[in-house]
Amino acid sequence: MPSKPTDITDDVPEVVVLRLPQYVRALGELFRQKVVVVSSQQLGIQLQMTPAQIRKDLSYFGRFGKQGRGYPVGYLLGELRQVLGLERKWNSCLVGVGRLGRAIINYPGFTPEGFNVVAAFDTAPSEIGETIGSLVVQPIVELERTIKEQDIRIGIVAVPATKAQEVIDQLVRCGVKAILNYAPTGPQVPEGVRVRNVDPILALQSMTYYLKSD
Amino acid sequence: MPSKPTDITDDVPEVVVLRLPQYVRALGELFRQKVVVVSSQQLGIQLQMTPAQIRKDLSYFGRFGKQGRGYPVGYLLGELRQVLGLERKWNSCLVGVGRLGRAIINYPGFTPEGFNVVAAFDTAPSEIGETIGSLVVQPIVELERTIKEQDIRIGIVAVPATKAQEVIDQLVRCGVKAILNYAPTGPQVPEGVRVRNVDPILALQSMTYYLKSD
DNA sequence: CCTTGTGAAGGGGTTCACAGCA
DNA sequence: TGCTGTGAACCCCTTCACAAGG
Repeated sequence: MPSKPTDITDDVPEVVVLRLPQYVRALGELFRQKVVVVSSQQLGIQLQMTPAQIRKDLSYFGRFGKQGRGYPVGYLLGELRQVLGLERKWNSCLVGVGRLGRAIINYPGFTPEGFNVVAAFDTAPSEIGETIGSLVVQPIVELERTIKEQDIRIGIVAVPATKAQEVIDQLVRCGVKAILNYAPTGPQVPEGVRVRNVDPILALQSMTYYLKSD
Repeated sequence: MPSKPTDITDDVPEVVVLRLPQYVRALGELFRQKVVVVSSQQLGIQLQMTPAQIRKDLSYFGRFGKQGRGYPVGYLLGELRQVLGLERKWNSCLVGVGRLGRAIINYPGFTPEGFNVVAAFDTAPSEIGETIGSLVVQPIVELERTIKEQDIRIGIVAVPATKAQEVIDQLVRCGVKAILNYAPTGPQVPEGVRVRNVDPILALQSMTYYLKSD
């Protein structure tokens, strides 16, 4: 028995998982620049982290380095992509096709990273049936069926704050365990469901605290 | 001498400052719902935090509560807005008027929160002089003068990853101490400059780690 | 000499638990 | 009784420092 069902997170601290994508991105850049080996020191400068932290983070997942040399860029990149599950494609659905939702559908940055928005939903009857990008806007009623049919694991929420909790509840009920939330709310979700909030207002408000003092 | 110049952060942990805007938002909602008093317990449920954490966080800034009752919503809201510097307006400038930059200019969510985008810049000569929303796109050369003239304290970066560091260096040189970065890079900035990255790709990539396991 | 991997030490934030007070 | 404010305990992440190895 390799692991209990409760073993959702292995034993890797969540902060470490949050940093992993940054390593992947930095290594990707180095790889494109044909850099073959990189030390934790060098990576640390690039990412503004301590070398010790990088080594400790990586050591949760294996021994990727060579003493005296550093880490083989290509190998480490591949391993980390594996760890993060980036070697496969992930289907997502968007809920809310207002101004923001449209921008998200037309954003060309997701696909090259392996994230495909394969369905769009809205509650407003006026929007249903409309074509945005290559997607036909579906009514929320179709959510469950589409999620099942298209193996959608990620929900992207771009509805007004007032509707966000409700929409997220529906996504969760359909089995979605990862939500990218663009609505200005901190939604409540059950254990085992991950939410990442994209919230420029909160980001700005936490900076003005420091701006005040000069 | 009340404080040394190094006293940028008082002594409030940065994580606490990051949570403050969430309290402000939650209290704003309660206020609109005419709720007069709220306990750390109730707030904790709403924000999915422990009551102890909320009380400790708030205690960094004053004694806002009443024993046996809780916190007066309106009063606490006002105090926290004061602490965060949200009682004034903040001018910002946008650099990069591509697809994303345009969406940001036309985003109606900043202004009601006191954040005004009052200038737009781009490096591409073809964009210069164009009008987007109510802004005329300026060449980067104008950055310093405009920042001074319009008392701009916040830079919003929406340029390609390859240009981001360069643009941020320029903003920093012009005295900007707060940067909202939409480019997919973790830029390097000197001490005393704050950056908040808006990066949906990193957000998604840190969730797939958990999705993998089911 | 250089850099990894890692136990151990250290530090900082969270939670506890209770005094204080309405 | 109910809830705040807070020192102290706790816990977890970060950093240190060094053995191991190229």
